[in-house]
Amino acid sequence: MARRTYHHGDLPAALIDETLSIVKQDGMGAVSIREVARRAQVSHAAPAHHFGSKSGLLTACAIVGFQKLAEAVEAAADSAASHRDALQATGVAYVQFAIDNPELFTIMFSGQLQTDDPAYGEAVTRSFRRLQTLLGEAEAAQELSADPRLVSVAAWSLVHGLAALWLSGRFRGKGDGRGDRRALIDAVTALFADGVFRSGARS
Amino acid sequence: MARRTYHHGDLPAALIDETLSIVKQDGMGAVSIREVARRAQVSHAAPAHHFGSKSGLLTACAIVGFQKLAEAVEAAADSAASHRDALQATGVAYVQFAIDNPELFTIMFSGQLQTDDPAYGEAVTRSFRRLQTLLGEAEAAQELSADPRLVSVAAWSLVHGLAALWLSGRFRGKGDGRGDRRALIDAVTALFADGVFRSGARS
DNA sequence: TGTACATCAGTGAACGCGCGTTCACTGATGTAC
DNA sequence: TGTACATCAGTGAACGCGCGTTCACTGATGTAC
Repeated sequence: MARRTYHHGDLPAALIDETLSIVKQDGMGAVSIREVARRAQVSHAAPAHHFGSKSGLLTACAIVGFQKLAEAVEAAADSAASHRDALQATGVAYVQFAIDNPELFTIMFSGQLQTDDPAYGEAVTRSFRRLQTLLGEAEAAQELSADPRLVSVAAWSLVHGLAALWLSGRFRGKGDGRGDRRALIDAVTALFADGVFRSGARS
Repeated sequence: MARRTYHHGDLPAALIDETLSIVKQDGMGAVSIREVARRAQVSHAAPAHHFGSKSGLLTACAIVGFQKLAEAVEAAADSAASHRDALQATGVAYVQFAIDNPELFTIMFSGQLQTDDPAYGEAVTRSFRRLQTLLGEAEAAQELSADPRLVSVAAWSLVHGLAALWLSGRFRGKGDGRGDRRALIDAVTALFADGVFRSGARS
């Protein structure tokens, strides 16, 4: 179906959506400004008009991704009853976000972005602010067994690695069903949270 | 300097080397069969002759990488005095390998490989075998606080995430000097190892 | 020691392709008067 | 209510480029006799 009107309505958003669907279908390598334009039924000069360049388009996608990630992490932390539970919940939210939005996650860490874009930096920072404040509070309450900055690096590494390895298919067979997968994520994050909080239950 | 002889000597190895140097300099996106051939001073049909295709060439690089990784991990485990120390040492070796060989690490997890290549599968499997046997032994000795398969997933995730985030530059400023960097890697892996071994010293 | 021949390594030309970016342009919209 | 005009959205043609793969080929090597 062809477009009816000359003006699209919200072409930038549509171009981002098409980019995501290309990545989802065929991976980052399949993304080209021309293919994005083709799918949005628009001339291939239109994306350049809005985003300046291919990396500008990808950066816009990444910003959307980090904003969604930040929202997910914040919501998870908000609904937790303790610092320990909040740590685990943010970790689960991170991994779940990656699995639910593999195309966003892939772009966000693709290394093809304009990292000097202020909006990008802001979105990235926001994504990790909650973890840091949370661990700062836990430290103040003397609940942590290690320096909060160290814990934040380790926590982020753990969930990032789990997400990346999962998406690359390395854990095929370790938890294929939906329930199994969630159980694995819960178990890994619990193992870490318990190891890092003084009062953590050890089995 | 031009090549003197018609036969190269060991062109496959030279092509792999050139591929790695391209990735190191300009990233995966800069790799093309023609550029590799250009650097090796060889016709651009030569790489195809040896590796069949671009992904064949990249897969050959990845196999070299996993073999080097396996050697590093095995050496680290061999020189450890306890299961706990072996777990930490393999983790440190993994991250150190990634930092020392970013081009290999990038290719190994690039998602552009012929994963059905038997030699590839073998090299991957070998890279993680030591961690699994090590944790199996620790479990048999009742040293672990959790299922060894769970611990292996978590351990691998932790070091993979730390390596990936480090390479993407996310920890700029958290340990810039060489010593600081090594201290961070030691601290993160120690935190995990201590949390997972029953007898681990907790601070 | 010499020769024929099979084998493998590397060539070079050709194929068809899609790409990113630029630029002068036209179409549509909305606002000021 | 109507008109002029500025602004922004999107066009389409052209630029020059490098890419992966294929294929019939030639150059070099080594082995069998």
